[in-house]
Amino acid sequence: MKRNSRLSLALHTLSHMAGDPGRVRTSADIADHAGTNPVVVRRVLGRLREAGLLTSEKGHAGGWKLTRPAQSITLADVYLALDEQLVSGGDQDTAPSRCSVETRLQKRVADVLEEIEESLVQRLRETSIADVHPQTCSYCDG
Amino acid sequence: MKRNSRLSLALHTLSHMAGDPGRVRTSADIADHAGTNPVVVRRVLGRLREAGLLTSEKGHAGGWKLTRPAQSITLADVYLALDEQLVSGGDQDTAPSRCSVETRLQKRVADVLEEIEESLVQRLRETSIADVHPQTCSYCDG
DNA sequence: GACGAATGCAACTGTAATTGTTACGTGTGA
DNA sequence: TCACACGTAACAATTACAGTTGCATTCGTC
Repeated sequence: MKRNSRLSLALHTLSHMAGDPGRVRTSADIADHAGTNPVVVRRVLGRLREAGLLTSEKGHAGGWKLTRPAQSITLADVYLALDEQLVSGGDQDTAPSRCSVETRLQKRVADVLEEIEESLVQRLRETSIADVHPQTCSYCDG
Repeated sequence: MKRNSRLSLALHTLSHMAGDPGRVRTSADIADHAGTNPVVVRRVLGRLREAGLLTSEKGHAGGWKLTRPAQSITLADVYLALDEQLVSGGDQDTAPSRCSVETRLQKRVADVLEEIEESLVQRLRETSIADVHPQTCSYCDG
């Protein structure tokens, strides 16, 4: 997989779940479909579980499924659950500079980015994971 | 320096230049003030030169200076010159997936990100590097 | 013309973040 | 009791980037 693939993996998986909410999927199944590793799947979906979007069951017939209707889960929910930063915070955690120009710049840029991040979340909120699922889907129907 | 520091370094340097446009600065001076390395400075400023924002002169009394009034150089100019991606393109260069859900998702997310990137550039265009420079500046005045 | 100062550029190292992988513990249902 | 699936820790592999060194080139001055 490529960089910053957590969000992709999460959205991909949840969208499939939206297509057949009753079905319980194992991390091995999901990993196989997504072309990655079961442990990676558990890592990513684990964060979504912490956010209350999924449940996982151990043991026989265990696996993952949605906790609530797919229509109520937006791309923003997933994005926020993963703590992703598609709007990169540029230089964060830099020690406060003694250079006034640097300080002013950082503040100005940070303000803009915060605004933009807000806009992004707003836009992501407009789409649910169910909206992305097509009428027929070989993975969900098969 | 920290991650994604090219933009910081570029903006920082140009803003100082805005405070004293006539002064020619060497990469060693700039690196010293920014707490980095002359070669790194040349790498970053080189891209700004390609974009026509700066000129560099070799040899004795050589160095870097602005090519046009600081008021006409916006944060967006610098951002675009560096090809930075503060709005990260998430998973790019992924082979076209055979999974229709994946394809639809990628498109939807890419559309949103493109829109957000556009907004970001618009906002950056509202501030020039001269706007960030304070009345007095120890680095420029000294 | 020789020398010093500055950029231009290529190659390498160091480091941090992320993904992939292996291994093992834990809980669950047949 | 046993197979199955998650939970988690530890480690390897990969990638991206800043930092560093070295050398060629160019320009002004002596």
